[in-house]
Amino acid sequence: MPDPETRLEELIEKLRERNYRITPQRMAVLKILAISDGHPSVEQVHEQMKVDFPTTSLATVYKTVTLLKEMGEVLELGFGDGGNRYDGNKPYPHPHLICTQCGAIEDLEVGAVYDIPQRVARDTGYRIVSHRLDFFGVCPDCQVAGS
Amino acid sequence: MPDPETRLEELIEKLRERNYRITPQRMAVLKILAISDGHPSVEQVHEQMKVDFPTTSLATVYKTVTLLKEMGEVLELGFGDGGNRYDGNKPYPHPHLICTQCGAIEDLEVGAVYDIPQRVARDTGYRIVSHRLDFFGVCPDCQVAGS
DNA sequence: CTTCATGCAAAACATTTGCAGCTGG
DNA sequence: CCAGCTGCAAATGTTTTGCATGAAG
Repeated sequence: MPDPETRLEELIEKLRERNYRITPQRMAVLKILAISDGHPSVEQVHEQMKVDFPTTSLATVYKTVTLLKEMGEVLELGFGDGGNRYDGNKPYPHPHLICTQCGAIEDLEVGAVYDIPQRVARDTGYRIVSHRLDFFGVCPDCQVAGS
Repeated sequence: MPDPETRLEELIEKLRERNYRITPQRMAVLKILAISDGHPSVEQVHEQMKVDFPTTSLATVYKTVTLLKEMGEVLELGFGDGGNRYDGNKPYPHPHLICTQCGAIEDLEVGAVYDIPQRVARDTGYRIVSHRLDFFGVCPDCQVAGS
């Protein structure tokens, strides 16, 4: 994860460049996305925001997240079960490891998967523009707790 | 894709084993799932069913698909955009290639990806139980048409 | 016959949208 | 100032659920 401070500055700058207003609510959403490494949901961002801005509406969070998504500054992770998750630190496709027991979502750092998209492009003739590489399983902690 | 006839028989047998009733509506859903290689949505299954059973409700299709999913006989593919797709022929996780232009979803047959889950398990300590390997891009046909 | 499945309508969700009023720059 | 943002509420689209009727075995 990059330095949260730096990432926050970066996001603010991107908004400014495109002449979007820096409102307190937007600042709060950006900050939470820049600080989090746990791939928060809109609901979770909203919850955290309420500490400082109790009147914030869920719609505003959705609007800001959608804006960032369109700007390519946030990665949306949908898992059919409703409640998408967001990554504001690494807004490009990358592999994830999801624990089906405790729900943790972590980035997967395994060399073997990095060149897969290129291989697929070469072998299929597709121009690959994005991908989703997600692995579901039981993390070491939950394996111990479970057995 | 396996022989549709065979797969249909197989699905019927699985239902019978578990003492689920073989109704005309269920037969129709099974048949469509066994015949299709295009990863149909519930909506599409419903549309196709209406040819033979015009009074079928969407709820019934959902119930049958959910049942098959619980039995592990159908693979659900959710893409955040709503409208999940289903594969009744290869109900186990496998990689897909999705054309973002024409919407086609095809199975990906590339050796390089098959051993990935095992590698991930070895390198992370997770017990991997499932995965999602999806590649989004523009298929050769659409590349020609587009440029 | 008895139990389970169907079909309808209503509910349950996450997400989007319309709009009046507020506010950042 | 005033374009664009917020917050509320209503709308949307997909999937689920409750329940009375109907049909499989």
